[in-house]
Amino acid sequence: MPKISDEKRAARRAQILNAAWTCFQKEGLHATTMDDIIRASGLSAGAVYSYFPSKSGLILAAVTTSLSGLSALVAPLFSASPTLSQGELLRRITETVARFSARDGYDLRRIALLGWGETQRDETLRATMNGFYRAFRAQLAQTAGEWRRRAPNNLDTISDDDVAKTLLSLILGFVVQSAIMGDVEPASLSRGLDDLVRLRAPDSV
Amino acid sequence: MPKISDEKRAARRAQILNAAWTCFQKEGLHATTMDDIIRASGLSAGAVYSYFPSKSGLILAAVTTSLSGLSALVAPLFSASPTLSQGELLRRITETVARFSARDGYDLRRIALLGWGETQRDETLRATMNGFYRAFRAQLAQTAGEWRRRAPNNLDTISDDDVAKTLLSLILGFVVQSAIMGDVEPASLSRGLDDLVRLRAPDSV
Amino acid sequence: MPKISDEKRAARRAQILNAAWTCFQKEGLHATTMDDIIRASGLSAGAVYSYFPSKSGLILAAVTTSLSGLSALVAPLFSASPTLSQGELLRRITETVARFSARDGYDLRRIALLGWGETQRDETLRATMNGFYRAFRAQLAQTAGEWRRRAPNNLDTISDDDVAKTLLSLILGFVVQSAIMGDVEPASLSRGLDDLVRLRAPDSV
Amino acid sequence: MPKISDEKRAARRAQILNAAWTCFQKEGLHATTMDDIIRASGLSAGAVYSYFPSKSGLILAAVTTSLSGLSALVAPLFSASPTLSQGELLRRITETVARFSARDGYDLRRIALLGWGETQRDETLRATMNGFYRAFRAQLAQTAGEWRRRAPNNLDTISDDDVAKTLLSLILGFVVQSAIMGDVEPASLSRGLDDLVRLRAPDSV
DNA sequence: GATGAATGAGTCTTCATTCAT
DNA sequence: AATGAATGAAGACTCATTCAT
Repeated sequence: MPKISDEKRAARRAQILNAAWTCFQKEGLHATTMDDIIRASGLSAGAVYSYFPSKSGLILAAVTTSLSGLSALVAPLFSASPTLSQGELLRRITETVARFSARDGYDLRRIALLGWGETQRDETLRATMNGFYRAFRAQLAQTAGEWRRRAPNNLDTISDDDVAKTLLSLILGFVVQSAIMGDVEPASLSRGLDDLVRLRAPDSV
Repeated sequence: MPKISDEKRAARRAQILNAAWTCFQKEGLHATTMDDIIRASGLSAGAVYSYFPSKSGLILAAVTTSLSGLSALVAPLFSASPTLSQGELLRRITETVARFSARDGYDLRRIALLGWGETQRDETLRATMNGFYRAFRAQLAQTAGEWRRRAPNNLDTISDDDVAKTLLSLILGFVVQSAIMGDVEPASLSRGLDDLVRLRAPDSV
Repeated sequence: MPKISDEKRAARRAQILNAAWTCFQKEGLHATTMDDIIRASGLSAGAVYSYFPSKSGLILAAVTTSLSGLSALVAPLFSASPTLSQGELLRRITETVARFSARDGYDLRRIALLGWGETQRDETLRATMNGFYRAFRAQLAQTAGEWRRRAPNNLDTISDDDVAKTLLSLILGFVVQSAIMGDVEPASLSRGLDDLVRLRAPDSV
Repeated sequence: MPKISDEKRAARRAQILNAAWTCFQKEGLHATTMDDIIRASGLSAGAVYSYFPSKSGLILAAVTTSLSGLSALVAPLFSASPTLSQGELLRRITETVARFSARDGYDLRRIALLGWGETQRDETLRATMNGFYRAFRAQLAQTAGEWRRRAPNNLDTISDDDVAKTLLSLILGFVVQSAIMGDVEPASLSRGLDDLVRLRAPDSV
């Protein structure tokens, strides 16, 4: 077989990644054997190993791909004009996560939990995830800055970073909670945040 | 041979669990071998297996123990009188998690991430965790109810459940964020929540 | 199973080594699979690996054992009194090698050739062999010294080291030649050496 | 496609053989993969396989080529006129081996050790080597005959074959010793042989 | 009760060789 | 003629668990 075209290569890669994703989800990262993935991909062991260097390389690729996919879906929310409100942004992001998780049987939340666990062992994976979340948090902080600047009152004491960390916590916590307990819908959090505001500032009305 | 006393049995159990915890933390759940635990515990293979039925039983016990320990530490915060404020409660809980994680080299957050991943494979573990978080959330909901009832205005439209889910998200998200990114301190979240309140209700002052 | 006795341990070790030796001989070092050895030893994979750390550890042990065995057999020749003559020593050593090779189907010469090849890849093995041959050559040099001192004429210009190197070459060359060509018997070399002496010093009679 | 010329074919063959030799030397026979050789040769897998039928064919060719090369270099020593003396011949041959080994990073001695080990598995290789050494020994025997005939005294009891076997042992032993121990130079052996003669025939002076 | 040697199915990965293009 | 992607049968080694002593 002569040199394969780039599209074909990419398609094969996707095919393997796809198989891996499905297996990881169904069985967990470690319980999935390379043989599972190989069989699911419909290729041979050698072929799979010619596209990915090792099982952990495959894990890394699977997680990275998920993260990128999510990233692409979420990006528009940050560039919306006018800037979304706090509750709106939170709701839209969690909705995106939930929707991304529902399609095709892929569950981003499961992948996330699996990946976080793996993160404790795999240096590269941890670095990758760290980078992703950091970039995501930076976008949240930037949005927080816009909220702050557009606020009528003087809100100079507000820390965009703290706001970003809080929002990210809400999102990550949503992932955990919905993956393990399964009874949290996206709107719960924005409603809850609203409620907290009202409880917190009772004399405001 | 004579039966050993109950205290001795309990001590042995703790000794093994301790060894397991240390190993799990250092190596991850799957990368830790029974042999690692056996050696770390200073007992024999047979002895360890007479206290725990299997590796997953050991994982379950280790996670359960961690959770119970944390639970005991957090409980007083819910029965404090007068009831803690939202920010105060959040700060105190995340502080407890962080402090619990810092001692002895045990890191509750790592165990949590590891356990969440395992949860996807181990039915029993998932049920256990689910139960724990459900109970925890119930306490949060109850506290939310108190906040609501003590509020001067009529806040009947507030859902205690939504508030609880939101608070739990914040806490779980704190665990993830600090385990993976490592740059989030407990106070960040309560400050961030404060900031969000101010951003959200600008005309309230 | 409680702690096994030292003799039993040694016996098991020997049993495995024995199996390995037989396989290595029949198939070569690399063509022998661990499974071959495991089956031949009558033990399980785990058992074999509890006695030897790896295949190359097994190779090293097999070679070392052969070398030690030969060493023990040859030692008396060096402490013989009176000191053996050149031809006698050479003949007795090569005879020992040949005899050692004939018993039980073990062939020291094959093991030697196999080991030498492996030596090019395995640092530890090379060091071990190097050490063994160096010690052996030292004994040859010492014997050469005795020959020199007992000689009636002044032979101060003789280098014990060169003599030792030459004798070792003859012995190693015997191993190669008899392993590959198979038609060299021990006596050939001492006769040939004799002949060379006569050819070399024709005017000596 | 047009047939390529014979010279081109020969050049390609040499190119592959060259690559193989380099790899074998660096890594050993078994540790070298066909892929190593393919990459080193700069050709494609298919191309390499169109010149050599298999890996063992390549090994055989590599060894044969080395042997032939050495043979060509040594041949003149046998046809020298007048016939070289024993010590001279030995020194010149070992020097040739050493020199052949030093050039370009090729080490004939390593190849020899590697090949001898392989000989135990590969029938064809053993036969080839056997033939080569037999031819070489025949030349040594012929030279021994000349020494014998030219000797002033009656040396009819001398066996040319034994002399040849002894000389071949010295040469092969030199290869082993210098490959594994690395501290034997060509002159050592002829000096050592001289010394042995003097020790052996002390009353000859 | 306790021990720790033994089990053996299962894991990841490699690599000589082929053959469709 | 040439390419190089694909094959898939091994290979070395691990490890949760058991059970004879």
